[in-house]
Amino acid sequence: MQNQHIAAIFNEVADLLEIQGANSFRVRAYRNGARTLENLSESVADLLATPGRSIEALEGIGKDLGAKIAVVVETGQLPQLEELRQQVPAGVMDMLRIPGLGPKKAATLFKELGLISLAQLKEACEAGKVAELKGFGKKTQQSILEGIPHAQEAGKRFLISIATASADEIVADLKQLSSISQVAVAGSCRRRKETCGDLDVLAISDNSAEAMDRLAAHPLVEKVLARGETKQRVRLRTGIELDLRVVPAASYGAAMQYFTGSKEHNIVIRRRAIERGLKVNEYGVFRGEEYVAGRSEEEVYAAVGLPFIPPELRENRGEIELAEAGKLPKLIEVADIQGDLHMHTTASDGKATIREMAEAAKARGLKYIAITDHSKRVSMANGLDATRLREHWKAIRKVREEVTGIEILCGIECDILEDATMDLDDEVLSEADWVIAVLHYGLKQPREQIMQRLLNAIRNPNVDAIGHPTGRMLSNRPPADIDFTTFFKAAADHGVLLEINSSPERLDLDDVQAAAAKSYGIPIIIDTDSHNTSGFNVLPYGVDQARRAGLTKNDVANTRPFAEFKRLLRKS
DNA sequence: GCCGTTTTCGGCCCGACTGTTTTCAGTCG
Repeated sequence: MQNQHIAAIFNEVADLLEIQGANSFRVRAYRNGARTLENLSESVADLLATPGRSIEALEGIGKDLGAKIAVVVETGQLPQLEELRQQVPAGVMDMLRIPGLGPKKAATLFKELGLISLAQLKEACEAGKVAELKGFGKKTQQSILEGIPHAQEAGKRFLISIATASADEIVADLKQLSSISQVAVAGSCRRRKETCGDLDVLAISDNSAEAMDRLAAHPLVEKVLARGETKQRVRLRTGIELDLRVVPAASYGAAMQYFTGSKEHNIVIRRRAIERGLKVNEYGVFRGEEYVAGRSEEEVYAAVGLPFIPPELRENRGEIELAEAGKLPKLIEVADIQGDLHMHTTASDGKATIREMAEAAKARGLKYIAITDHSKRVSMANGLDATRLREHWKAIRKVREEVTGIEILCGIECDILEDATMDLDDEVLSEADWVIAVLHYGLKQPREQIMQRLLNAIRNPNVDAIGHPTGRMLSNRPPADIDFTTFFKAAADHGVLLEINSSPERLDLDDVQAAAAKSYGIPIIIDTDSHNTSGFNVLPYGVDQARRAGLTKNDVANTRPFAEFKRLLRKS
């Protein structure tokens, strides 16, 4: 995607400038510009090409960055970046991933010792050369040495499902201490980001040492990295790092607000505080020396003239303006979901039968489901051809008669093949109650081919929805190259629903894309893509992603009662 | 490098922790 490409260039320029010791606000300006582009739903190239519209109207984009964007759109690269790369070797950038080693120290290592790779850095440490540098010492040298292997792993983010599991377990353990009156996770995990770099846990306690001892002794904890009066940092065995901060009750809300972030959101909150003659920090809201608020987040927001803002929205992507205008959306909740339109059974690669899936869904309070096994192209998953599919539907109809209290749709997850045709003929697709079309193969095709496939599927009157639209897998597979403007327009025109797939590996559409889809008036469906009866457990991750997109109950089709949902189907 | 009902200069969020120093710089969140 063009926008992401330019954003990546700006971020790299920021990193390089930082190592060169450039003005930190200049560095931040590049990062802000990158963020604006990342969050932009339309193509910046389109914006540039539209007469009467100025790119400098975008937040954080001025004359200079605007001109640079234009250069990248036109030529695909930025000369400034090429120059900077000449000046700072890639290996020096790698050093930034060593914990405790930032741009200043990396620059010193490069300039004083001429080190340009992690391997050379390791040798220099082992030879004791690093400890002799001014500002360095034996301890720093040792911590760098220990951090080098970690640097290959670092920068790696953890799936929200992994992060949540660790955080929940540790929070539950700390709760057992009677000296802790309140403890909860903050940070990106609380904002429900799809991945977390680390974990932040806050506790109210009058005995911080006891809390820290308890954490240090937890079986999930591998190593204590740092420990002070109020803060302890540990590394868990999964590799994720966790900060425990112990705060007094009067500061709990302020600390929760502060450490939940995002950084960008908090900068705006702080600015608002200054405008009101206040100061906000993690201890509270202050007027001069006087404590004004801080026991709860509600108090903190009220002090800067805002209502409580749900953590999922705190990204400075417009939520503060909405809050100010009293227009914050009432975000969708897990309990709003009434149907699940994407799941598998033993007919393809699922582990449970139709009946088991139906019973499990019913037990969770779902009112309707669609059984959507794979089509034949996915041979690895035992995908169905027309004959087997018709047999399968027969079996589904039988279960439909036997299991009451839940509607069961005869569906199919049909592959959109590399040549842009559907994996099953229209004849059989037209017999389905529900068709969810997906890309599984050929995700690396050029944009034109990807778009041809998606558009053909959308124009096929038998297709009700597009599932996991980009095909990305968070840990290892990049998304297909989609022109979202064209994609959303077509889906809106043809009444095709778009999925947020709740699988923590997918979470596809993502938050920004789902918010854009909403702006086109496209109903979203949130599905689990369950492959067994416990697969329904992932639903909250999909709902979280929808919340981050600012979606309400009304924006999500499968919150509706079955009769109403059915009217959205193209064959209805 | 951006931004502006103090508008073209002078700000730009704020504090804990560590290691190196002996009053502070760098890093991190």
